[in-house]
Amino acid sequence: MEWNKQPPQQAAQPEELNGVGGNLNINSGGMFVKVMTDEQMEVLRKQIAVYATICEQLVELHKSLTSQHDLAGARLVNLYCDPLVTSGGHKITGRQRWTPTPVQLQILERIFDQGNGAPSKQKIKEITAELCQHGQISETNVYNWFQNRRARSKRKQQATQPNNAESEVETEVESPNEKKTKPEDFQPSHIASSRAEDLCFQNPEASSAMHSMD
Amino acid sequence: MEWNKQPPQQAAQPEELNGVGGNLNINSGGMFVKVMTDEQMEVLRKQIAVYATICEQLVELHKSLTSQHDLAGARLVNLYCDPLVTSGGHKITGRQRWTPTPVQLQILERIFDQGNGAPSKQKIKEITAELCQHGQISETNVYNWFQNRRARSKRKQQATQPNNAESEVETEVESPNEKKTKPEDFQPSHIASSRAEDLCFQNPEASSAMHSMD
DNA sequence: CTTTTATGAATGAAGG
DNA sequence: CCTTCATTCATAAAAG
Repeated sequence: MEWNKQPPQQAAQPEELNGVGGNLNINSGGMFVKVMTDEQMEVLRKQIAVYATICEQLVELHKSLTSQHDLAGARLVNLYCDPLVTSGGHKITGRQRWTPTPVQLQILERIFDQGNGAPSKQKIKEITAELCQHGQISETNVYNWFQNRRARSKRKQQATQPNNAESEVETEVESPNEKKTKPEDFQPSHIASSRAEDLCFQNPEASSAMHSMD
Repeated sequence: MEWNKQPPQQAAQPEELNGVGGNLNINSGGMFVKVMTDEQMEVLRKQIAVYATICEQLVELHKSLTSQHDLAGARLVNLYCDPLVTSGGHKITGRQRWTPTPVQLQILERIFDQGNGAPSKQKIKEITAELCQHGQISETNVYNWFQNRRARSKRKQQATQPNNAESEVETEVESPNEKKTKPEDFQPSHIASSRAEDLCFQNPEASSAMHSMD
């Protein structure tokens, strides 16, 4: 997950930076590097996910239409396991997530237990400011933490008292929620069907494409 | 809604930065951002290109195999959207809320980016109609999606803009605020068709994918 | 190292 | 529109 260890001596050449859309940035060492925001990263991931899905479905389609063993299908599907892996085995999108330090956690728990169940934005700012002294943290982290904490707490409570009061439907995990949108059964996925027809490319050499990936 | 004025994404804890931390940089606003070198960018581009190629070729393969028949019996399994494969629990109930398929998402994103920020009722109907060819969907879904998308976008903007460029960074090239550089630049179309041939993937991590095959 | 669990984050939908 | 909630997804941490 450290695809980006950055050797100080191999600074990228400025003129090469104009190719793909990354933001140009200068770090403390004065080197030029590309910067990708999380939003961009996210869109990129989705983009790739689209490809991955199309590949998967095409493979499935292919499988369903031919009895003979699939050539590169399995590989294609598995490839998505980590499409953003570089040659060094480093993930480009190592989505790192905040992990509260014990101290931060303690403080958060304390605040949560204080009964102030409604963390206003102002409150969150204060909390963040305090926690920031004990490690990297953002307001979003705090917000999410309380959000999750509350939900989890609620859930536990429900799990503890399932048979207590009401006498209503406890067989399932709440399924007859028709108030959503439309009677929605299962996800039909003939996704690649019509789109696939629009595409027009050349020879089926998927396997070669795969092999070139070594 | 000021709670979301935060770094683009949560940065790793200081102690984590040494071990597995990504290549984090601090820009003028004190935000943590991911940094990409040219080499990494190149690898990424190649990977996407390979994906594009694979898709193309699979489509072609599919076409050549189904030129006689129609798409009858093309009941694909949408792996990506299958929520029943989560590690934690095992729900037998169908999904309760709509989840856009990658293809749907792509279309939605495109429409969103086209600037038509105001999805009229009529427009929504059209969009719904189109997306319906790619999976279950309702107008409410589309409406909600745009609603959420807009809000989310706005929040991110606010979270990004507030970075004040005061200290350091004396060069002109810097424009962290203008993060509108869209990964759409990675858009498959041309990349794949022209360069895909000479792409050579040095991805040893394929081994991890192979494991699941053997 | 592989599998499981705990939990931070993303997101569709509802409410105001 | 903005905020909140519920559910799901992904991954760091723990267990085996």
